[in-house]
Amino acid sequence: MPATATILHADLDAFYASVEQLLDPSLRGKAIAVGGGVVLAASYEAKAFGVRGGMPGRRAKELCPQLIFVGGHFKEYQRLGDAAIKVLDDFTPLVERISIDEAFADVAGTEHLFGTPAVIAETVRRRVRAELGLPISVGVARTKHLAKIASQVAKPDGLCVVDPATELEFLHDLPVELMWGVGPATKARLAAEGVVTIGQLANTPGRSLEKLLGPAASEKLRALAWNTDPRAIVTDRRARSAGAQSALGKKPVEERVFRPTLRHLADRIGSRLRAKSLSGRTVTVRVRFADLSAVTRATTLDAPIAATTTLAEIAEELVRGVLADHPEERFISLLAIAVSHLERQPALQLEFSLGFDDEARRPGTRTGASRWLADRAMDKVRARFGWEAVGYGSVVLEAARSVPDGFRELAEKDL
DNA sequence: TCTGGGGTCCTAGGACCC
DNA sequence: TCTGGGGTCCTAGGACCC
Repeated sequence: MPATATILHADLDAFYASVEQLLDPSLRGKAIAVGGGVVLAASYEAKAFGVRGGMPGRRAKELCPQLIFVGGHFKEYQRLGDAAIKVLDDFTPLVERISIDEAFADVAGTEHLFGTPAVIAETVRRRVRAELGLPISVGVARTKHLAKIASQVAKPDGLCVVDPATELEFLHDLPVELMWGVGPATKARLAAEGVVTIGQLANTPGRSLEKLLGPAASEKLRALAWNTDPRAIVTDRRARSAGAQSALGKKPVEERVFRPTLRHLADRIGSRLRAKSLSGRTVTVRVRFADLSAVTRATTLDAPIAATTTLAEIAEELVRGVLADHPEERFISLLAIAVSHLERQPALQLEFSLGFDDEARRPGTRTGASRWLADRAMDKVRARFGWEAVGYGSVVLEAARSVPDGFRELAEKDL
């Protein structure tokens, strides 16, 4: 076993909320939540009252009456998140960014330049605090998984270095839900068998674990529990799918509702794909009903697509199929589209040879080729004048923005 | 008082092929 | 015609993460 801990996991603390407190000093030390209808992020002061991300704003206010809601400065989140990751880049090229506020780095072999991993971690924390004004926690360990757990343990605003010589003692006392991949369902299933700590999980016979969680999950968790998971840093991770969704509250099952919504979603996805010269073969649609039960339907095409209109038509067909199978449902609470099986292709050849051309060649409809040209024209106008400058008719107005576009964009992975 | 939006991966079963 | 086995792709659903 290599006896050095060289993996860092750096994680900005309560990121969006910390940025808001940085921008407006009067918010420092106070319970704040970014968002409104839904809490996108909460400050530590708010978390102390049980306020959590994803929680309805009203519920948060109940838990914490003095809670202050602030609108998001999304451009600032992007800028400061990028700047924090950049600090890691100063120590090693082996940086794997997980999200806007989180990254792994492997500093093996840099000790003669910058000091031990623990020293580097402390330097990163000091620099992020001094140069950006933000708190960041760092975990240092022999593997990615353990470094990630260590940063969780270090929070808030701390450093946790796990000595390889005693890593299992450290790990085995912790609760299972600190492990990657253990959420509420798995935690409950394990608890039913009396497995609460990572150590207990590590010592559960493989066969009974497999019965409980299936072969893949149990093998993964065992590797994590014994810290034998060898995953390396991946510096360029590309998205395997692109999607968009829209929560609708409670809308009647009617064409005038789902048609424009799907068109809007298809437009968002299509323009993202085209911007990266990507197209996808599989279109998946998700319909959530009033009771929050959801149904998905997918189709895989012979040729990849990226045109907004084509994507919208396929999505509509799928949604109609879902609705036909569920005639008892009268309200929709969410619609989603995702495109997967992404392929990078010379964009000009896209969709010229698609079967959809034939279907589209009805009077008054455009062919795949002209659709592609129309989309390109719209993409160009938007590049110059912004997203709102041109769009599919009423769709732009129709979109009941439950979440600001800025937030949506932050959540998008690089394609 | 029933919660956003963008993702990843796994599983089970069926179709199809060799 | 029947039996057996393996691999791949696809769909639907679920769990999880940030």
